[in-house]
Amino acid sequence: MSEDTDILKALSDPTRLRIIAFLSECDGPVAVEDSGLVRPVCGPTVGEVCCRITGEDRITSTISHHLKELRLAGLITMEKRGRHILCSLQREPLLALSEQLKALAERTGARCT
Amino acid sequence: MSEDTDILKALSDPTRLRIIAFLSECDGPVAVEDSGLVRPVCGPTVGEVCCRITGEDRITSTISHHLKELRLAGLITMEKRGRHILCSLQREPLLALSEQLKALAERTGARCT
DNA sequence: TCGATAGTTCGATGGTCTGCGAAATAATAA
DNA sequence: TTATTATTTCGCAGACCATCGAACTATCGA
Repeated sequence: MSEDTDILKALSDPTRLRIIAFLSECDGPVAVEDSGLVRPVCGPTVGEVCCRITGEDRITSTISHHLKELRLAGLITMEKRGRHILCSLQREPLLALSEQLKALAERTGARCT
Repeated sequence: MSEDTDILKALSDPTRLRIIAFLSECDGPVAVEDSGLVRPVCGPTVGEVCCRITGEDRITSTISHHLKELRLAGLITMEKRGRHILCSLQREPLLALSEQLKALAERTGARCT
């Protein structure tokens, strides 16, 4: 545990956290590949995410940028479907992070030196 | 879940994460107050944290700054003991965050709209 | 082919963050 | 009181980041 800061950094922005929360409640059917990666068969498009997060403003460039960061951190996947791009939450890395934090919290203090 | 970004932000810096990891393995006896806050009876001093994290450099000002951020995020407490200041990890907020992330990861997708 | 729609990339801007040294504060020892 | 040790605060430089508009790319329908 020391270079998991990528995922933590990706989650530590309010906009990105809202995107993750939205995807977690909105995910539709997915296909799970051999690698374990989840591909959306049906899920919100970039535009729908944008609509939900920014409301009427619809500033797509900012959302696109955040989605890219989330993708680079491995927290979401995106798949082209015609003119649209579907987004899907990758639940594994979230679970793994949760476990690591729990382990950190529960490690009993050895002693002060 | 939407303004927990404070804790996430506090954890998303490599130096601060190392401090937390160090405290989690180094914590000595503590006193638990009615409020639930943990006060270190014995634990690493600021100088010891500094020594462990920065090695020979001993740049205390940077560590002091990070400790302040961790304290403001509620992740650690500090208590003056003579000329020293003892540091102690607060395990509760870490556990709570772990639970929230787990809930996020396990929430089943309702459907795409 | 042309126009419209969906997203991404680019560049600029303003804000925030980290790391550092120097100065300031606090507590003890001499 | 004076010197010393422990830590914080201040101010600065450089890096990084979020946001936005504009330009670009790709896909589809007419």
